[in-house]
Amino acid sequence: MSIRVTVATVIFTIRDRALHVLLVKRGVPPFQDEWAIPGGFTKENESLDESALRELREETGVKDVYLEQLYSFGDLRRDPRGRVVTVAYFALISQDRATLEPGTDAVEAQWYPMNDLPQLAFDHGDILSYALVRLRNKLEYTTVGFQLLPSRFTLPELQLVYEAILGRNLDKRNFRRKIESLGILRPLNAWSKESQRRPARLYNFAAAKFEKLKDKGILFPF
Amino acid sequence: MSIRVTVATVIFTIRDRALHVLLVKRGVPPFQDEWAIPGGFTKENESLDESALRELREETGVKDVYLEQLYSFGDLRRDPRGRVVTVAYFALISQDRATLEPGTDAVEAQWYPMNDLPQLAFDHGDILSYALVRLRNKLEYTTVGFQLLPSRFTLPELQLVYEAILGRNLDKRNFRRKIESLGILRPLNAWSKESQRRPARLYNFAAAKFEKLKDKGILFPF
DNA sequence: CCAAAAGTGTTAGGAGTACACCCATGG
DNA sequence: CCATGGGTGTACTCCTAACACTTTTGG
Repeated sequence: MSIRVTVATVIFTIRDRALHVLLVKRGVPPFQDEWAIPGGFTKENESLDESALRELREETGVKDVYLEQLYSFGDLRRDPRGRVVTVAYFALISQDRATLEPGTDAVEAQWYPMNDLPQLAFDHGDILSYALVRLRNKLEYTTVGFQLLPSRFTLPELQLVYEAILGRNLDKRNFRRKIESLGILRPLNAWSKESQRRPARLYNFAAAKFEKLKDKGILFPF
Repeated sequence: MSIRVTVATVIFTIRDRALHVLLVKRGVPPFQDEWAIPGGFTKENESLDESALRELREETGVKDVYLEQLYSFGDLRRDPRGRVVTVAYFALISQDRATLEPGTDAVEAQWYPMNDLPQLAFDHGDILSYALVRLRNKLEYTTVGFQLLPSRFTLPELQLVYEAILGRNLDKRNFRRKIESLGILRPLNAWSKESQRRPARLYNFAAAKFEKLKDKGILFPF
Protein backbone atom coordinates (compact mmCIF):
# COMPACT_ATOMS: atom_id res chain seq x y z
CA MET A 1 0.00 0.00 0.00
CA SER A 2 3.03 2.26 0.30
CA ILE A 3 4.20 4.20 -2.70
CA ARG A 4 7.44 5.95 -3.51
CA VAL A 5 6.84 9.70 -3.41
CA THR A 6 9.07 12.29 -5.01
CA VAL A 7 8.91 16.05 -5.23
CA ALA A 8 9.96 18.08 -8.27
CA THR A 9 10.30 21.84 -8.36
CA VAL A 10 9.99 23.91 -11.50
CA ILE A 11 11.92 27.05 -10.64
CA PHE A 12 11.70 30.08 -12.87
CA THR A 13 13.76 33.21 -13.10
CA ILE A 14 14.14 36.09 -15.54
CA ARG A 15 17.54 36.33 -17.27
CA ASP A 16 18.52 38.30 -20.30
CA ARG A 17 14.97 39.57 -20.64
CA ALA A 18 13.61 36.01 -20.98
CA LEU A 19 11.98 33.44 -18.77
CA HIS A 20 14.37 30.68 -17.72
CA VAL A 21 13.92 27.41 -15.88
CA LEU A 22 16.49 25.54 -13.80
CA LEU A 23 17.25 21.98 -14.90
CA VAL A 24 19.65 19.33 -13.61
CA LYS A 25 21.45 16.65 -15.55
CA ARG A 26 20.73 13.19 -14.19
CA GLY A 27 23.79 11.27 -13.03
CA VAL A 28 22.16 7.86 -12.72
CA PRO A 29 19.66 5.75 -14.65
CA PRO A 30 16.92 5.93 -15.67
CA PHE A 31 17.34 8.78 -18.15
CA GLN A 32 21.04 9.12 -17.26
CA ASP A 33 22.62 12.27 -18.75
CA GLU A 34 19.22 13.68 -19.64
CA TRP A 35 17.88 16.90 -18.17
CA ALA A 36 15.23 16.87 -15.49
CA ILE A 37 13.39 19.12 -13.08
CA PRO A 38 15.25 19.19 -9.74
CA GLY A 39 13.75 16.99 -7.05
CA GLY A 40 13.92 13.58 -5.44
CA PHE A 41 12.42 11.25 -2.91
CA THR A 42 10.66 12.61 0.13
CA LYS A 43 12.13 11.60 3.47
CA GLU A 44 10.19 10.12 6.37
CA ASN A 45 10.60 13.10 8.66
CA GLU A 46 9.92 16.05 6.39
CA SER A 47 6.77 17.52 4.91
CA LEU A 48 6.34 17.76 1.16
CA ASP A 49 7.17 21.46 1.20
CA GLU A 50 10.33 20.79 3.18
CA SER A 51 11.35 18.08 0.74
CA ALA A 52 10.98 20.44 -2.18
CA LEU A 53 13.14 23.08 -0.54
CA ARG A 54 15.80 20.57 0.56
CA GLU A 55 16.10 18.96 -2.85
CA LEU A 56 16.35 22.32 -4.50
CA ARG A 57 19.14 23.35 -2.13
CA GLU A 58 21.04 20.08 -2.45
CA GLU A 59 20.85 19.82 -6.20
CA THR A 60 21.23 23.42 -7.23
CA GLY A 61 22.33 25.47 -4.22
CA VAL A 62 19.24 27.64 -4.64
CA LYS A 63 17.42 28.73 -1.51
CA ASP A 64 15.18 31.55 -0.34
CA VAL A 65 12.54 31.09 -3.00
CA TYR A 66 8.84 31.69 -3.39
CA LEU A 67 7.38 28.17 -3.40
CA GLU A 68 3.94 26.89 -4.21
CA GLN A 69 2.51 23.44 -4.78
CA LEU A 70 1.51 22.79 -8.36
CA TYR A 71 -0.02 19.37 -8.96
CA SER A 72 0.55 15.72 -8.14
CA PHE A 73 1.32 13.34 -10.96
CA GLY A 74 0.34 9.76 -10.32
CA ASP A 75 -0.07 7.87 -13.57
CA LEU A 76 1.14 4.30 -13.49
CA ARG A 77 3.85 4.31 -16.15
CA ARG A 78 5.48 7.67 -15.63
CA ASP A 79 8.63 6.17 -14.09
CA PRO A 80 10.22 3.05 -15.65
CA ARG A 81 11.32 1.89 -12.19
CA GLY A 82 7.69 1.40 -11.16
CA ARG A 83 4.97 3.27 -9.42
CA VAL A 84 6.08 6.73 -8.33
CA VAL A 85 3.89 9.65 -7.33
CA THR A 86 5.48 13.06 -7.88
CA VAL A 87 4.26 16.15 -6.10
CA ALA A 88 5.27 19.02 -8.35
CA TYR A 89 6.02 22.52 -7.12
CA PHE A 90 6.68 25.75 -8.83
CA ALA A 91 9.09 28.32 -7.50
CA LEU A 92 10.20 31.82 -8.39
CA ILE A 93 13.45 33.56 -7.64
CA SER A 94 15.00 36.85 -8.64
CA GLN A 95 18.10 36.97 -10.75
CA ASP A 96 20.22 38.43 -7.94
CA ARG A 97 19.46 35.47 -5.65
CA ALA A 98 19.54 32.89 -8.42
CA THR A 99 23.24 32.10 -8.52
CA LEU A 100 24.05 28.41 -8.45
CA GLU A 101 26.39 27.52 -5.60
CA PRO A 102 29.36 25.32 -6.30
CA GLY A 103 30.17 22.62 -3.75
CA THR A 104 26.63 21.26 -3.75
CA ASP A 105 25.11 18.55 -5.91
CA ALA A 106 24.79 21.27 -8.49
CA VAL A 107 27.62 20.12 -10.72
CA GLU A 108 25.18 19.90 -13.53
CA ALA A 109 22.49 22.45 -12.81
CA GLN A 110 21.80 24.98 -15.54
CA TRP A 111 19.34 27.72 -16.41
CA TYR A 112 17.57 27.11 -19.71
CA PRO A 113 15.51 29.67 -21.61
CA MET A 114 11.94 28.49 -21.98
CA ASN A 115 12.08 28.86 -25.74
CA ASP A 116 15.12 26.60 -26.10
CA LEU A 117 14.63 23.59 -23.88
CA PRO A 118 16.37 20.22 -24.15
CA GLN A 119 14.58 16.89 -24.16
CA LEU A 120 13.37 16.21 -20.63
CA ALA A 121 13.39 12.99 -18.61
CA PHE A 122 10.23 11.21 -17.40
CA ASP A 123 7.07 13.26 -17.92
CA HIS A 124 8.89 16.40 -16.89
CA GLY A 125 7.93 18.11 -20.10
CA ASP A 126 4.30 17.87 -19.04
CA ILE A 127 5.10 19.17 -15.59
CA LEU A 128 6.96 22.12 -17.02
CA SER A 129 4.12 22.99 -19.40
CA TYR A 130 1.69 22.91 -16.57
CA ALA A 131 3.91 25.13 -14.43
CA LEU A 132 4.06 27.71 -17.19
CA VAL A 133 0.29 27.78 -17.52
CA ARG A 134 -0.03 28.23 -13.79
CA LEU A 135 2.56 30.99 -13.70
CA ARG A 136 0.80 32.91 -16.46
CA ASN A 137 -2.52 32.60 -14.69
CA LYS A 138 -1.17 33.61 -11.32
CA LEU A 139 0.49 36.61 -12.84
CA GLU A 140 -2.93 37.98 -13.64
CA TYR A 141 -4.52 37.82 -10.24
CA THR A 142 -1.68 37.84 -7.73
CA THR A 143 1.57 39.65 -7.15
CA VAL A 144 3.87 36.69 -7.84
CA GLY A 145 5.57 38.79 -10.50
CA PHE A 146 7.40 40.70 -7.80
CA GLN A 147 9.09 37.48 -6.67
CA LEU A 148 11.15 37.59 -9.84
CA LEU A 149 12.66 40.97 -9.04
CA PRO A 150 15.15 42.19 -6.43
CA SER A 151 13.73 44.20 -3.56
CA ARG A 152 14.43 47.45 -5.41
CA PHE A 153 13.34 47.58 -9.03
CA THR A 154 12.16 49.93 -11.74
CA LEU A 155 8.83 49.98 -13.54
CA PRO A 156 10.42 49.09 -16.87
CA GLU A 157 11.97 46.05 -15.15
CA LEU A 158 8.60 45.01 -13.76
CA GLN A 159 7.00 45.38 -17.14
CA LEU A 160 9.73 43.23 -18.64
CA VAL A 161 8.86 40.44 -16.21
CA TYR A 162 5.25 40.51 -17.32
CA GLU A 163 6.13 40.62 -20.98
CA ALA A 164 8.64 37.79 -20.69
CA ILE A 165 6.13 35.52 -18.99
CA LEU A 166 3.06 36.40 -21.01
CA GLY A 167 5.02 36.36 -24.24
CA ARG A 168 3.65 39.60 -25.59
CA ASN A 169 4.27 43.32 -25.32
CA LEU A 170 2.27 45.52 -23.01
CA ASP A 171 1.42 49.17 -23.40
CA LYS A 172 3.80 51.13 -21.20
CA ARG A 173 1.30 53.79 -20.15
CA ASN A 174 -1.50 51.38 -19.34
CA PHE A 175 0.87 49.11 -17.47
CA ARG A 176 2.19 51.90 -15.27
CA ARG A 177 -1.23 53.32 -14.60
CA LYS A 178 -2.54 49.92 -13.57
CA ILE A 179 0.36 49.14 -11.23
CA GLU A 180 0.29 52.57 -9.68
CA SER A 181 -3.45 52.40 -9.14
CA LEU A 182 -2.94 49.34 -6.95
CA GLY A 183 -0.97 51.41 -4.49
CA ILE A 184 1.38 48.56 -3.71
CA LEU A 185 4.58 50.28 -4.76
CA ARG A 186 6.60 52.64 -2.62
CA PRO A 187 8.65 55.03 -4.74
CA LEU A 188 12.20 55.48 -3.49
CA ASN A 189 14.43 58.52 -3.72
CA ALA A 190 16.78 56.54 -5.85
CA TRP A 191 17.28 55.94 -9.52
CA SER A 192 18.65 52.95 -11.35
CA LYS A 193 21.72 53.50 -13.49
CA GLU A 194 21.50 50.13 -15.21
CA SER A 195 20.51 51.51 -18.56
CA GLN A 196 23.06 53.77 -20.15
CA ARG A 197 20.36 56.35 -20.83
CA ARG A 198 17.92 58.19 -18.67
CA PRO A 199 17.82 56.60 -15.17
CA ALA A 200 14.58 54.96 -14.05
CA ARG A 201 13.05 55.46 -10.65
CA LEU A 202 13.39 52.63 -8.14
CA TYR A 203 10.47 51.20 -6.18
CA ASN A 204 9.80 48.87 -3.28
CA PHE A 205 7.03 46.30 -3.20
CA ALA A 206 4.85 47.38 -0.26
CA ALA A 207 3.32 43.99 0.47
CA ALA A 208 1.37 45.13 3.53
CA LYS A 209 -0.77 47.44 1.45
CA PHE A 210 -1.57 44.60 -0.87
CA GLU A 211 -3.13 42.37 1.76
CA LYS A 212 -6.16 44.61 1.87
CA LEU A 213 -6.76 44.26 -1.85
CA LYS A 214 -6.41 40.50 -2.04
CA ASP A 215 -10.03 39.40 -2.06
CA LYS A 216 -11.16 41.95 -4.58
CA GLY A 217 -10.40 39.46 -7.32
CA ILE A 218 -8.35 39.94 -10.40
CA LEU A 219 -5.58 42.43 -9.94
CA PHE A 220 -3.55 42.25 -13.10
CA PRO A 221 -5.91 42.02 -16.03
CA PHE A 222 -3.36 42.22 -18.83
CA MET B 1 11.39 5.83 1.32
CA SER B 2 7.88 4.64 0.60
CA ILE B 3 4.92 6.50 2.00
CA ARG B 4 1.30 5.59 2.44
CA VAL B 5 -0.77 7.58 -0.04
CA THR B 6 -4.48 8.19 0.24
CA VAL B 7 -6.95 10.08 -1.88
CA ALA B 8 -9.89 12.07 -0.54
CA THR B 9 -12.67 13.58 -2.62
CA VAL B 10 -14.73 16.54 -1.57
CA ILE B 11 -17.91 16.13 -3.57
CA PHE B 12 -20.42 18.94 -3.77
CA THR B 13 -24.00 19.07 -4.92
CA ILE B 14 -26.88 21.52 -4.69
CA ARG B 15 -29.87 20.37 -2.61
CA ASP B 16 -32.75 22.36 -1.25
CA ARG B 17 -31.24 25.53 -2.72
CA ALA B 18 -28.02 25.10 -0.70
CA LEU B 19 -24.52 23.74 -1.28
CA HIS B 20 -24.03 20.29 0.26
CA VAL B 21 -21.01 18.04 0.70
CA LEU B 22 -20.93 14.28 0.96
CA LEU B 23 -19.38 12.84 4.15
CA VAL B 24 -18.90 9.31 5.40
CA LYS B 25 -18.88 8.05 8.96
CA ARG B 26 -15.68 6.21 9.81
CA GLY B 27 -16.17 2.62 10.93
CA VAL B 28 -12.66 2.04 12.27
CA PRO B 29 -10.09 3.95 14.33
CA PRO B 30 -8.60 6.46 14.24
CA PHE B 31 -11.51 8.91 14.53
CA GLN B 32 -14.01 6.05 14.64
CA ASP B 33 -17.62 7.24 14.32
CA GLU B 34 -16.50 10.70 13.21
CA TRP B 35 -17.33 12.13 9.82
CA ALA B 36 -14.73 12.30 7.08
CA ILE B 37 -14.29 13.10 3.42
CA PRO B 38 -14.68 9.90 1.38
CA GLY B 39 -11.42 8.34 0.26
CA GLY B 40 -8.82 5.76 1.12
CA PHE B 41 -5.50 4.22 0.20
CA THR B 42 -4.34 4.18 -3.38
CA LYS B 43 -3.75 0.77 -4.88
CA GLU B 44 -0.63 -0.32 -6.71
CA ASN B 45 -2.26 -0.64 -10.07
CA GLU B 46 -4.41 2.47 -10.34
CA SER B 47 -3.63 6.10 -10.96
CA LEU B 48 -4.54 8.75 -8.41
CA ASP B 49 -7.58 9.81 -10.43
CA GLU B 50 -8.74 6.21 -10.64
CA SER B 51 -8.33 5.79 -6.90
CA ALA B 52 -10.46 8.81 -6.22
CA LEU B 53 -13.26 7.54 -8.46
CA ARG B 54 -13.09 4.01 -7.06
CA GLU B 55 -13.18 5.12 -3.42
CA LEU B 56 -16.07 7.40 -4.13
CA ARG B 57 -18.01 4.60 -5.76
CA GLU B 58 -17.22 2.07 -3.04
CA GLU B 59 -17.96 4.31 -0.12
CA THR B 60 -20.93 6.26 -1.40
CA GLY B 61 -22.20 4.64 -4.60
CA VAL B 62 -21.64 7.90 -6.42
CA LYS B 63 -20.25 7.76 -9.93
CA ASP B 64 -20.26 9.78 -13.13
CA VAL B 65 -18.88 12.95 -11.57
CA TYR B 66 -16.86 15.94 -12.65
CA LEU B 67 -13.50 15.35 -10.94
CA GLU B 68 -10.50 17.62 -10.51
CA GLN B 69 -7.37 17.37 -8.40
CA LEU B 70 -7.24 19.89 -5.59
CA TYR B 71 -4.07 19.75 -3.51
CA SER B 72 -1.79 17.27 -1.79
CA PHE B 73 -1.51 17.39 1.96
CA GLY B 74 1.76 16.10 3.36
CA ASP B 75 2.37 17.46 6.82
CA LEU B 76 3.95 15.03 9.22
CA ARG B 77 1.36 14.80 11.96
CA ARG B 78 -1.89 14.90 10.04
CA ASP B 79 -2.61 11.21 10.63
CA PRO B 80 -2.07 9.68 14.11
CA ARG B 81 -1.08 6.38 12.48
CA GLY B 82 2.02 8.00 11.03
CA ARG B 83 3.15 9.58 7.83
CA VAL B 84 0.37 9.72 5.25
CA VAL B 85 0.20 11.87 2.14
CA THR B 86 -3.33 12.64 0.96
CA VAL B 87 -4.06 13.76 -2.57
CA ALA B 88 -7.32 15.69 -2.30
CA TYR B 89 -9.82 15.99 -5.13
CA PHE B 90 -12.91 18.00 -5.57
CA ALA B 91 -15.93 16.72 -7.46
CA LEU B 92 -19.28 18.05 -8.59
CA ILE B 93 -22.47 16.19 -9.31
CA SER B 94 -26.01 17.21 -10.13
CA GLN B 95 -28.81 16.40 -7.75
CA ASP B 96 -30.45 13.98 -10.17
CA ARG B 97 -27.30 11.83 -10.34
CA ALA B 98 -26.43 12.26 -6.67
CA THR B 99 -28.46 9.48 -5.10
CA LEU B 100 -26.53 7.27 -2.72
CA GLU B 101 -26.74 3.64 -3.71
CA PRO B 102 -27.57 1.05 -1.09
CA GLY B 103 -25.58 -2.18 -1.16
CA THR B 104 -22.24 -0.37 -1.28
CA ASP B 105 -19.99 0.72 1.56
CA ALA B 106 -22.30 3.68 1.81
CA VAL B 107 -24.14 2.59 4.92
CA GLU B 108 -23.06 5.80 6.53
CA ALA B 109 -22.70 8.30 3.74
CA GLN B 110 -24.69 11.48 4.06
CA TRP B 111 -25.08 14.86 2.40
CA TYR B 112 -24.39 17.74 4.76
CA PRO B 113 -25.23 21.40 4.09
CA MET B 114 -22.07 23.50 4.10
CA ASN B 115 -23.48 25.80 6.74
CA ASP B 116 -24.16 22.97 9.21
CA LEU B 117 -21.18 20.64 9.20
CA PRO B 118 -20.20 18.17 11.90
CA GLN B 119 -16.74 17.91 13.42
CA LEU B 120 -14.45 16.33 10.83
CA ALA B 121 -11.73 13.68 11.24
CA PHE B 122 -8.04 14.31 10.53
CA ASP B 123 -7.38 17.65 8.84
CA HIS B 124 -10.45 17.18 6.67
CA GLY B 125 -11.85 20.50 7.81
CA ASP B 126 -8.88 22.20 6.16
CA ILE B 127 -9.33 20.18 3.00
CA LEU B 128 -12.99 21.09 2.83
CA SER B 129 -12.30 24.79 3.32
CA TYR B 130 -9.75 24.69 0.57
CA ALA B 131 -12.19 22.92 -1.75
CA LEU B 132 -14.80 25.60 -1.19
CA VAL B 133 -12.35 28.36 -2.00
CA ARG B 134 -11.38 26.53 -5.17
CA LEU B 135 -14.97 25.98 -6.17
CA ARG B 136 -15.83 29.63 -5.73
CA ASN B 137 -12.84 30.68 -7.76
CA LYS B 138 -13.49 28.22 -10.55
CA LEU B 139 -17.07 29.33 -10.74
CA GLU B 140 -15.83 32.71 -11.88
CA TYR B 141 -13.67 31.70 -14.77
CA THR B 142 -14.93 28.32 -15.91
CA THR B 143 -18.22 26.59 -16.54
CA VAL B 144 -18.03 24.14 -13.63
CA GLY B 145 -21.36 25.51 -12.44
CA PHE B 146 -23.11 23.51 -15.13
CA GLN B 147 -21.81 20.28 -13.59
CA LEU B 148 -24.20 20.83 -10.71
CA LEU B 149 -27.26 20.84 -12.94
CA PRO B 150 -29.05 18.17 -14.96
CA SER B 151 -28.61 18.31 -18.73
CA ARG B 152 -31.78 20.37 -19.10
CA PHE B 153 -32.17 23.28 -16.72
CA THR B 154 -33.69 26.73 -16.44
CA LEU B 155 -31.93 30.04 -15.99
CA PRO B 156 -33.40 30.55 -12.50
CA GLU B 157 -31.93 27.15 -11.56
CA LEU B 158 -28.54 28.14 -12.90
CA GLN B 159 -28.64 31.39 -11.00
CA LEU B 160 -29.50 29.47 -7.86
CA VAL B 161 -26.34 27.39 -8.24
CA TYR B 162 -24.23 30.51 -8.41
CA GLU B 163 -25.94 32.12 -5.48
CA ALA B 164 -25.69 29.02 -3.31
CA ILE B 165 -21.96 28.70 -3.91
CA LEU B 166 -21.03 32.35 -3.75
CA GLY B 167 -23.25 32.93 -0.75
CA ARG B 168 -24.90 36.09 -2.04
CA ASN B 169 -27.73 37.14 -4.30
CA LEU B 170 -27.15 38.10 -7.89
CA ASP B 171 -29.12 40.52 -10.01
CA LYS B 172 -31.46 38.48 -12.21
CA ARG B 173 -31.23 40.76 -15.24
CA ASN B 174 -27.47 41.07 -15.18
CA PHE B 175 -27.03 37.35 -14.62
CA ARG B 176 -29.18 36.42 -17.58
CA ARG B 177 -27.56 38.96 -19.84
CA LYS B 178 -24.12 37.70 -18.92
CA ILE B 179 -24.89 34.03 -19.46
CA GLU B 180 -26.69 34.69 -22.71
CA SER B 181 -23.83 36.83 -24.00
CA LEU B 182 -21.52 33.85 -23.68
CA GLY B 183 -23.55 31.98 -26.26
CA ILE B 184 -23.05 28.65 -24.53
CA LEU B 185 -26.69 27.86 -23.92
CA ARG B 186 -29.05 26.27 -26.39
CA PRO B 187 -32.66 27.20 -25.69
CA LEU B 188 -35.05 24.28 -25.97
CA ASN B 189 -38.66 24.24 -27.03
CA ALA B 190 -39.57 23.03 -23.59
CA TRP B 191 -40.55 24.63 -20.34
CA SER B 192 -40.07 23.46 -16.80
CA LYS B 193 -43.16 22.91 -14.70
CA GLU B 194 -41.26 22.60 -11.46
CA SER B 195 -42.45 25.88 -10.06
CA GLN B 196 -46.19 26.06 -9.55
CA ARG B 197 -46.27 29.41 -11.31
CA ARG B 198 -45.17 30.54 -14.71
CA PRO B 199 -43.02 27.83 -16.39
CA ALA B 200 -39.38 28.66 -17.07
CA ARG B 201 -37.68 27.92 -20.33
CA LEU B 202 -35.29 24.94 -20.43
CA TYR B 203 -31.77 25.15 -21.82
CA ASN B 204 -28.91 22.85 -22.79
CA PHE B 205 -25.26 23.53 -22.04
CA ALA B 206 -23.65 23.75 -25.47
CA ALA B 207 -20.12 22.80 -24.44
CA ALA B 208 -18.70 22.87 -27.93
CA LYS B 209 -19.38 26.56 -28.31
CA PHE B 210 -17.58 27.20 -25.06
CA GLU B 211 -14.28 25.70 -26.17
CA LYS B 212 -13.67 28.67 -28.41
CA LEU B 213 -14.03 31.10 -25.54
CA LYS B 214 -11.83 29.31 -23.06
CA ASP B 215 -8.60 31.24 -23.37
CA LYS B 216 -10.24 34.62 -23.29
CA GLY B 217 -9.86 34.60 -19.53
CA ILE B 218 -12.47 35.30 -16.92
CA LEU B 219 -15.92 34.34 -18.01
CA PHE B 220 -18.10 34.72 -14.96
CA PRO B 221 -17.13 37.92 -13.20
CA PHE B 222 -19.77 37.88 -10.49
C1' DC C 1 23.02 67.32 -30.96
C1' DC C 2 21.68 62.67 -31.51
C1' DA C 3 20.06 58.14 -29.99
C1' DA C 4 17.69 55.60 -26.64
C1' DA C 5 14.92 54.75 -22.96
C1' DA C 6 11.90 57.06 -19.22
C1' DG C 7 7.95 59.19 -18.40
C1' DT C 8 3.13 61.29 -19.07
C1' DG C 9 -2.91 62.28 -20.73
C1' DT C 10 -6.81 61.75 -23.41
C1' DT C 11 -10.47 59.49 -25.63
C1' DA C 12 -13.67 55.93 -27.22
C1' DG C 13 -15.73 51.59 -26.45
C1' DG C 14 -17.21 47.74 -23.61
C1' DA C 15 -18.41 45.65 -19.32
C1' DG C 16 -20.39 45.90 -14.81
C1' DT C 17 -23.89 47.51 -11.82
C1' DA C 18 -28.03 49.35 -10.22
C1' DC C 19 -32.69 49.66 -10.78
C1' DA C 20 -38.61 48.85 -11.98
C1' DC C 21 -42.04 47.11 -14.47
C1' DC C 22 -44.84 43.67 -17.31
C1' DC C 23 -46.07 38.67 -18.21
C1' DA C 24 -47.73 33.95 -17.61
C1' DT C 25 -49.55 30.61 -14.67
C1' DG C 26 -52.25 28.09 -10.85
C1' DG C 27 -55.34 28.45 -7.48
C1' DC D 1 -58.26 38.38 -9.68
C1' DC D 2 -54.39 37.73 -7.01
C1' DA D 3 -50.01 35.87 -5.63
C1' DT D 4 -45.72 34.18 -7.34
C1' DG D 5 -41.95 33.72 -9.87
C1' DG D 6 -40.38 34.41 -15.07
C1' DG D 7 -38.86 37.61 -18.05
C1' DT D 8 -37.11 42.19 -20.12
C1' DG D 9 -34.42 47.52 -21.07
C1' DT D 10 -31.98 51.60 -19.81
C1' DA D 11 -28.63 54.73 -17.85
C1' DC D 12 -24.44 55.51 -15.32
C1' DT D 13 -19.90 54.40 -14.03
C1' DC D 14 -15.61 52.39 -14.37
C1' DC D 15 -12.11 49.81 -16.60
C1' DT D 16 -9.62 48.75 -20.83
C1' DA D 17 -7.24 49.70 -24.88
C1' DA D 18 -5.38 52.47 -28.30
C1' DC D 19 -2.48 56.02 -29.30
C1' DA D 20 2.09 60.30 -29.58
C1' DC D 21 4.85 63.40 -27.67
C1' DT D 22 8.25 65.37 -24.18
C1' DT D 23 12.17 64.61 -20.97
C1' DT D 24 16.54 63.01 -19.43
C1' DT D 25 20.80 61.05 -20.03
C1' DG D 26 25.44 59.39 -22.21
C1' DG D 27 28.24 59.61 -25.86
